[in-house]
Amino acid sequence: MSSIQPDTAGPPPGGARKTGDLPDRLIASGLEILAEEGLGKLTLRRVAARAGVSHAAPAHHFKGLPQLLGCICRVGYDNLTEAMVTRRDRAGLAPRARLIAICEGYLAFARDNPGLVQLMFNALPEAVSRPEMQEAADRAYGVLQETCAAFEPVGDAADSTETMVWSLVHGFAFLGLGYGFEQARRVTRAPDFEDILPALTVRLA
Amino acid sequence: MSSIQPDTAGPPPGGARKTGDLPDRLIASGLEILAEEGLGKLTLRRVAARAGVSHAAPAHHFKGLPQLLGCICRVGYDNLTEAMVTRRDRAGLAPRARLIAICEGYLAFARDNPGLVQLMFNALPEAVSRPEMQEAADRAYGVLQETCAAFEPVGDAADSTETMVWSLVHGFAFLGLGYGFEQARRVTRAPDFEDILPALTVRLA
DNA sequence: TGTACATCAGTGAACGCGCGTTCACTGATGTAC
DNA sequence: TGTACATCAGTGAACGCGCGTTCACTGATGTAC
Repeated sequence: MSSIQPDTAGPPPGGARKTGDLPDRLIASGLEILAEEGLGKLTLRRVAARAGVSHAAPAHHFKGLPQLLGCICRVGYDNLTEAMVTRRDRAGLAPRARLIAICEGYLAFARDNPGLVQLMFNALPEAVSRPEMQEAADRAYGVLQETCAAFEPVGDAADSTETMVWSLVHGFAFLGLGYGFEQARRVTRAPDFEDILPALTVRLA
Repeated sequence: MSSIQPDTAGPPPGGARKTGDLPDRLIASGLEILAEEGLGKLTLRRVAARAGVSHAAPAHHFKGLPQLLGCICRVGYDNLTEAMVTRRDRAGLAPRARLIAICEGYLAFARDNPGLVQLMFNALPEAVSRPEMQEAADRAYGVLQETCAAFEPVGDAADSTETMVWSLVHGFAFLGLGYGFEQARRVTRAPDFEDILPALTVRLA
């Protein structure tokens, strides 16, 4: 949260920050809006206002709203990758422990960033500029692929393990975020991933 | 599609249709917009225009946009229930065959109604009037619960089978709808549910 | 060291858009007598 | 059978809202000479 170097110190004394940091501040403002107000409030004008600039200022840095959203998603995918990799690297060498670790990383990320996940996964494709986020999304999916590579396919398709794991984990996260049949579920406690872990019947290749 | 009684014949000759059918026509128009143009184009004004009335007319039948959306969702849940029940009843008596049948029903419904599913499951809760759809959602989830009741829990929680099945199927449908890591997946063919079926390792109770 | 100029990230006003909602109205339908 | 009235589902105009975008501008910064 806090460091010895305060974040609010302004530009570094000696360093002439040529380009300014408004793009980063706009992205940070967008992430804050997603966290505090939700996807429905994520507009160019509100992002600019939260960053403390006029609503015309972002046009000097982003081609339009879709490109800004794309950059926000890029940060989201990078954070998702980090959440998975951090846990995986702590999990030791056993393939199954590593697989469960990235699942938990994804679930933690979804739990902690519901608005951002909604933008990344549910927003209309035309509303988000895809090129900005593609590499970051590749890296995140790459973590899943690598971790699943130690297992043999559960079906005919080469990517069936990934598909199964991703389906299970995303669907579970989706339940945890309160979508779907929320009203109809008579849950006495939050669903627990341990309860559906037996579904991960993947075998080592 | 067509029947001997044409749909366009207007009110039945002898029957004084007291209440009129505009509410139903508005709901039908909303479903058409979802199917043809997507969730982003589902507005009160467009629904009214497609139904052939002024945009002030719906106010005589719906409290506001959220209530209309709630009624559209109710129809969606009813259709989802029908898709699952039809296949389940054709599947015979074996519990596992019945379970797979409702999964296939859900997947077919999601594939055929992507815009509607997005409204039902992904739209912001405050944008949809929940009371209108709750009973229909209860019925749909009830089908899942009944069908899972033949199996023993896969984890500690009593609802763990439902949670596992629903997570897997919804996550898989989500992939099929082209969300998530679509750009990063190097799929040579559409994902096939058969490939992840081995994950359904539920045992009879 | 000083001057003229170019660059560029901001401002603030204005634009048009589609949105949900409101409101006085109208004309058809049903009903009481 | 005829008349007066109430009901109600529509119309069309108007409202205010927030949105993304555009545009002339300004003031600071960097650079060439």
